Amino acid sequence: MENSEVARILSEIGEFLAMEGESPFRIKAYEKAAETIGSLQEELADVYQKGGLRALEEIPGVGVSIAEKIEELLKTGHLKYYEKLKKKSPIDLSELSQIEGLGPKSIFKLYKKLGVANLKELEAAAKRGEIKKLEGFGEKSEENILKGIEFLKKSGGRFILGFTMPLIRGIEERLKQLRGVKKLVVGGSVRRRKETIGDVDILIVADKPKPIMDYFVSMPEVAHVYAHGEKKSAIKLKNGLDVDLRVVHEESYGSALNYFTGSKDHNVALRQIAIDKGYKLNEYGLFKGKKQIAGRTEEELYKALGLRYIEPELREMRGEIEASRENKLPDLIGYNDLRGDLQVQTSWTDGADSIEDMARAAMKAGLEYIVVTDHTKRLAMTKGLDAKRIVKQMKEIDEINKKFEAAGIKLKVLKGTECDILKDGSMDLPDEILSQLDVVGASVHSYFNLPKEEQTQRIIKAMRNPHVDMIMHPTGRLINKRPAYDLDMEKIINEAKNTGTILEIDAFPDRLDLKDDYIHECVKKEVKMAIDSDGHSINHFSVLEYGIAQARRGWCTKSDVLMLGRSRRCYPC
DNA sequence: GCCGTTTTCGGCCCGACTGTTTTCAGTCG
Repeated sequence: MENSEVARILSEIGEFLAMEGESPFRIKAYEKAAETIGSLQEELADVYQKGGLRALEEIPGVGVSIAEKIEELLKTGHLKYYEKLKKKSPIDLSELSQIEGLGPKSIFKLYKKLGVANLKELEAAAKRGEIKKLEGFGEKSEENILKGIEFLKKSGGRFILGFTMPLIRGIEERLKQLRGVKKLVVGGSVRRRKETIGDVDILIVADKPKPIMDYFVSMPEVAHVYAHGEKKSAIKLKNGLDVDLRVVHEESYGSALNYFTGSKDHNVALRQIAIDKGYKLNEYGLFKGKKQIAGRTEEELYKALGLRYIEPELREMRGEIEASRENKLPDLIGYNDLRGDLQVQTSWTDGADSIEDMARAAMKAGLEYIVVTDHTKRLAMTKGLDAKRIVKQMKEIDEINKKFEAAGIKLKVLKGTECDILKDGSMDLPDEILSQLDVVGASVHSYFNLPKEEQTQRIIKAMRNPHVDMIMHPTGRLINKRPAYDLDMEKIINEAKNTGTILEIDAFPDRLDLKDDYIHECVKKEVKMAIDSDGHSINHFSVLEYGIAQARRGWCTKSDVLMLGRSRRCYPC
C-alpha cells in the first residue's frame, strides 16, 4: 500500500472521530500523522521492512497506536478500526469534505437527519430545500453548499499536477525500464505543465509492444482496464486518474508527440500553417502529397513549418506562434535556475521542521539561500510570531549562519516574515520590527470576501508600506477548492510596478498563485516575481519545480524572477 | 493519540468569522 493511501485513511479516521465529537487532540494526532506520512520521502513499506514496528514509531507524530494501524494496513491492506467507523457512517468523506465550509460535524448531521452520504445526495437535498429546514442550517448555508458544489463541478474532477506527479513519474520510470522500450514520454497537459490535468497520455516507441501493454494493464495501481491492445491501452487508476498508453513509430514520434501534447488550439494553428504551405499535418507526420517531410522529432517539425521550437509550456495560444515566427520567443527560466526560496515556514509556527533542518534540506535541494517567513500573531492557530518571538528567532538565525560559516556551508539563512495583512491593510507586526528583517512578505489570511475595491485597496495599502517587499500568494485561491478573493488584478500589478513590490509565485501545487495569466501580465509590465515553495517541511522544496513550470507558462525569463546575489549581504528588494 | 519527562500522566488547546442564533456551534487558517 502506498503512503498516500495510508495518509488518506488516517486523515479520514480523523474526520470520523471529529464527527463523533472526539477529543480535538486525538483528531489532531491522526491529522498530523496523515500529513507527515503524505510528505514522507521513503515508502512506509520499506521503512517497515527495514525496522519493523519500531521504525514506524520513529516517524514524528506516529506513536504505538498509529504505528500498529499502519502495520495492519501494510500487512493486510485493510484496517478493521477504519472499516468499523466506515460501517457506522458509510459516508463518502473525501467527496463531501471538498466543499468549502462543510466540516465533519455538518456532514454528520446531514447524514443523520437526511441520509446524505455523497455529493449527489447532498445536491438533491439542497435543491429540494431540505437543508435549510434543519436546525443549525439556514437559507445561507444551503446556498453556500450549492455554490460549493457548483465550484467543484467546474473544476471538473481534474487532478492537481503537483500532487499527482509522483504517481505519474513512478509509472513512467517503471515503464521505461521494461525491455524493448526505446523512447517514452508523457505528453498532454502533464507535459505542458498545466496546474491541473484531466488524464495522462504516454507515448512509447517500441519494437515488441505486447509485453509492455500486458505489464501496463496489470500494474498494481490499476482499477479498471478500458482497452488492452497492441497499439493502445487505456486504464483507470485506483485514484480515478485515466491513463492512456500508445505505441508510435519512430518516424512519427515527433508529430505524435506534438499531437498528443496539445494544446488543441495550438495544434489547430500548426495544421493551418501546414495547409498554407501546401502540406498536411497529422499525428503521423508532416506530408507533402504522400511523402513525409518531417515528424521524426518535434524540432524538425517546427523547423519545417518555418518556426522556432516552442517549449510545451508555451503552447496555449498566447501569441507563441507569432513570437516563434519572429524569433521573439522568451528564453524561459530553466528548471535548474532557481537559487533561493523566499517563503519557508518552520516549527516556530506551523512548519514541521526546525530552521536548521529546513536550511540543510534546502541545501540538498541545490539552493543557496532561504528566507524564514513564519506566520505572525494574527494567525493564532499557527502560533504566529509576535514582536518578542521574532526577535528571538532572528538571534537563532544569526547563530545558525555562524555555525554554517564555520562549517564551510555556503547556504545563507535570511530573516523574514509572512506578515498578515489586517482588514484595514495595516501590518500585523510593528514597522520597527519589519525594518530589521531581510525580506518582508505580506499576505491575506482573513476577510476573504470583502468587496472588490476594498480588498484591492487593502493590498495596495500593504504594498505602500515601505518595509513590505513582497505580496505572498497574491490572490489567495486554492485550486479545486476555493476561488481567488475578489481583486482588481490590473490595479495590483500596476501598483507593484509603481512601488517596486515583488509579487510571489507560490509554488505549492494547490496554490500556484500567481497563476499563469497574471504572470504573463507581470512579464509584460516588467513587474518582478519570486518563486517560493511555501514549504512547511523538509520535503517541500521539491514543489519549487511546479512554481518554475507556472513561471514558464507565464513566459518568465530568468531576469523576471528575483534572485539574490551570492555575496550580497541582504536587503534584496 | 503523541510527546516528553520533573518517567507514565498532563499538556496539547488560538482567535475570528459566518450563519445561525439571542449566546453559540462549526469552520478555517
